[in-house]
Amino acid sequence: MTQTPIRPIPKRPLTLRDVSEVSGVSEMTVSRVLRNRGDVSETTREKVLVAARELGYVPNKIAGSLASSRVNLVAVIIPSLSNMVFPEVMTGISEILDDTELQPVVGVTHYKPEREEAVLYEMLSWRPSGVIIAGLEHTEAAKAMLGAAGIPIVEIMDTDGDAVDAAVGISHRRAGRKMAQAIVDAGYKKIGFLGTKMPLDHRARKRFEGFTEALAKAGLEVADQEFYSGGSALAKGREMTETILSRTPDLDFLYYSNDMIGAGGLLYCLDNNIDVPGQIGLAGFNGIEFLDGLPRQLATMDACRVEIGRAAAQIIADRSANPETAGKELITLEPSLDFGDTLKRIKKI
Amino acid sequence: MTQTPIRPIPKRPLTLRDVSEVSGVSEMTVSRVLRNRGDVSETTREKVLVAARELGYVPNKIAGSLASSRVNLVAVIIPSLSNMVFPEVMTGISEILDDTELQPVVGVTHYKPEREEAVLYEMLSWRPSGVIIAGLEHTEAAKAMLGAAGIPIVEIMDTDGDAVDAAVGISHRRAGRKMAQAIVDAGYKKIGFLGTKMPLDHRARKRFEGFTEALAKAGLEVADQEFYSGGSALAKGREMTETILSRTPDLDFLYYSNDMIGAGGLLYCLDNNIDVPGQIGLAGFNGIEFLDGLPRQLATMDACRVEIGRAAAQIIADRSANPETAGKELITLEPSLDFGDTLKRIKKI
DNA sequence: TCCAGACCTGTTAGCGTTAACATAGCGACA
DNA sequence: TGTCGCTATGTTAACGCTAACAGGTCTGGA
Repeated sequence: MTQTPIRPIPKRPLTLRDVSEVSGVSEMTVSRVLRNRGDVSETTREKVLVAARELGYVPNKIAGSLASSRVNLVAVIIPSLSNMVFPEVMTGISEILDDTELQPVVGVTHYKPEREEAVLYEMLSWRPSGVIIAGLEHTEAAKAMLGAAGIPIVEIMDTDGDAVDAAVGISHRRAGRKMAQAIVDAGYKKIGFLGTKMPLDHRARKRFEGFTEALAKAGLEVADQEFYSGGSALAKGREMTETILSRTPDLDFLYYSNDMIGAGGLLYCLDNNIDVPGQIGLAGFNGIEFLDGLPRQLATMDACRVEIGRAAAQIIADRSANPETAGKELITLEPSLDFGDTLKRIKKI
Repeated sequence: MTQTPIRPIPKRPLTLRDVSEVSGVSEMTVSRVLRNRGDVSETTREKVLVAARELGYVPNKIAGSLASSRVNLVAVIIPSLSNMVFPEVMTGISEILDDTELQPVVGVTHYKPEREEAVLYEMLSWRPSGVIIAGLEHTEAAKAMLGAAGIPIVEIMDTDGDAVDAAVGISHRRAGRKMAQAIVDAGYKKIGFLGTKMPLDHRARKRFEGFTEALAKAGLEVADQEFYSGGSALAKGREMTETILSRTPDLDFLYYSNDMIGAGGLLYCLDNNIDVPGQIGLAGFNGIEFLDGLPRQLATMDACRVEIGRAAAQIIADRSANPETAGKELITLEPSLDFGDTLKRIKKI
C-alpha cells in the first residue's frame, strides 16, 4: 500500500533543482547527464536518470535556449497546408531534420503578404536556427527582417528572382515554357487556360507567363481562359471545363494550373465522351500522387516537392553544423514532364 | 547620400538594451511600449517605436517567456499531415486561436507511439499553454507526462475511452454501427470491408468493431476483407476492389475505411459498368470535400473535423484566459451520414 | 615520490526579458 | 501648505538553464 514518496503537494513545475535534490548531485551534473554532455560517472548518471524519470522531469527548453543561445528550431513558412504540395515539402524537410537536433515549426500565410510578415516576425522572435520560406516575393519589411536575422534563410519553390540568401526550387517560367513547347510539338493549336483567381500566387503567375511566352514564339496565343476560387477543386475543374468548352467549343487543349482541377476536367471529358487526347489534350501541374487512381493518367509536370524540402533542410542543417559556411546556395531543380495519357507525344512535323 | 546611422559593425542580435540606448529610455519602458502594457506617455511611445523600427528589433520570446513564465504556444500532436483529415482539424484550430494570443505548433507522429512520446516530450519542454493531441491511446509514459504537465490537455477525434483531461470527438464505434445500420436497412446482405493495414489506427479499428457489432445484431457478418498500406490511396482503392470482387464476386456492399480508397472503388465500379448502388453499394468515411467532383457522390460519414478543431482550441483558449476553470470537458459530436449516390435509402421492410 | 593529465563534480555568472516594487513629478483639494 | 493620489519612469531580482572555469581525486610513468 506504500506509494513512492513523491512530494505530493507543491504541483509547481519541476526544475533541475528538484532532480538535483532527489539525486543528491549538483544541478550542473544533472544538466550534463540529461544532455549527454561532458564526463559523468556511470553511477551518477544512473542515479540522475532514475530521479528524473521518477519525478517525471521534462527539461525547460526556454531556459536552456536562453542560456546557451541555441534554439533547435527551423521556421518553415508556407502559404497553405490544404494544397498537398506543402505537406510533401514538409515530408522532405522532416526526412533531413529527423537526423539532426533540429525541429521544424510551421507557419501558414494563406497567400497573404501581411500574414507572412506577421508570421515571420512571430517566428523570428523565437530565434530559430534557420528559416525556410516559400517564394521569393515578400514585403519590404519581411525582406528586411530576413536580411537582418543573421541566420540561414532558404527561399523555396521558385528560382525566378532574387533570393535574400539561399534558394531551392524550380523555374516556374521554364516549367510553363516546357509545357507549352510540348503542347505545340504535339500539334495542338487552340489552347485554353484554367487557373485559380490568385493574384498573389506568384508561382502560378510565372508559369502562365512562361507558358504564353513559349506559345507566342510558336505564333500561338491562349484562346480562352477561366478562373475559379474556393470550393472543391475537383468539382470546380469540372464546372470550369464545361464553361470554357461551351464558350469556346473548338479548343483542342486545356492547360490547368494544378492537377486537382485538371483531374476534374479529365473526369468531365470522360463523362461527356470527349476523345482525350485526340479531340482535346489536357495537362495539369504538380504530379500529385493521388492522380494514379484516375481512369486515365493526366499529363503533368513534377514540381520536385520532396526534393526541394530535402535540399532546403540540408542547407540549414549544414550551416547550422558549420556556421562559417558562407552560403548563398542556389539550387535549381529541373521539373520533369509526364505525358500521361492526355497529351499526344507526336513530335514536331 | 547620408545613410541612417545604424551602427554597422556589431552584427550581434539586438536586445532591448539597444533600443533603450537609441531611444534614451530604460529597457523596462521599451518593454512596456512593445507589449502595450502599463502607462507610457505618447511622446515616449513614439520615440521607442521609431527606434525599434529603425533598428529592426525583434523581441526575444525565449527570454520573455522565461521571465513571465507564459508561453503562447499550443502543442498540436497529430498522426499525419498527408491525410487531409488533419489539415482540416488544423483549420478549425487556427480559426479559434487566430483571435487569441495563442499559436499552434504542430508535431507529427506517423501513427507511432514511440514517436508520439518523443514529440510530446519535445513539445512539453517548451512549456506550452496547452496540448491538443489526437486519440485516447498513448504510451504509459506519455499519459504520465500529460497528467503531470499541469496545463490543459484536449484529446481529440475520439471519445471511446478515458481522457486524461478534456476530450472532443466522435464515437467511432457509434459511427461504425450507424453505417452498418444504414447498410442493413437498405437491404444489403453480403458485405465486404476494405481498410488500411494500420493496427495502430485505433479510430479505424473502433469503427470496424462498431460496424461488425451492428452487423452481428442483424445476423450478418463481414463476408470478406482486404487491407492495404502505402501508395496512392485512390489507386489502391481500385486494386483492392478488383481483388475482393474477384475473390468474392457476390458481395453486394463494400465499406471502405476512408473516402480516398472508397473513391478508387467507385471509379473501378463505374469503369466496369457495375450498377452502383443497385448491384453493389459503396460507402467510405470522412466526407472529404474533394469527393464533390466525382462522377457520383460516395456515401460517407462526416467526422466533424473542423468542429473538433474549433472546440478543442476553444477549450484551450478559455482555460488559458481563465485558469481556474477546472475543466475535464467531454464533447461528443454526432457524425452525420451522407447517403450520396452509392447507398440505397430503402428503409427496413 | 612526485607530477602531468584524465576524469569527475561543483561554483559563478550570465542569457534577455518581465514582475514587483520604488520613486519622481505634478496637480488638486482641504 | 502639506499631503493624497495619480501618471510616468526606473531599479532590482528573478525565470531555469548552461558556459566557463575551478577545484578535487585518481591513475600511471619518470
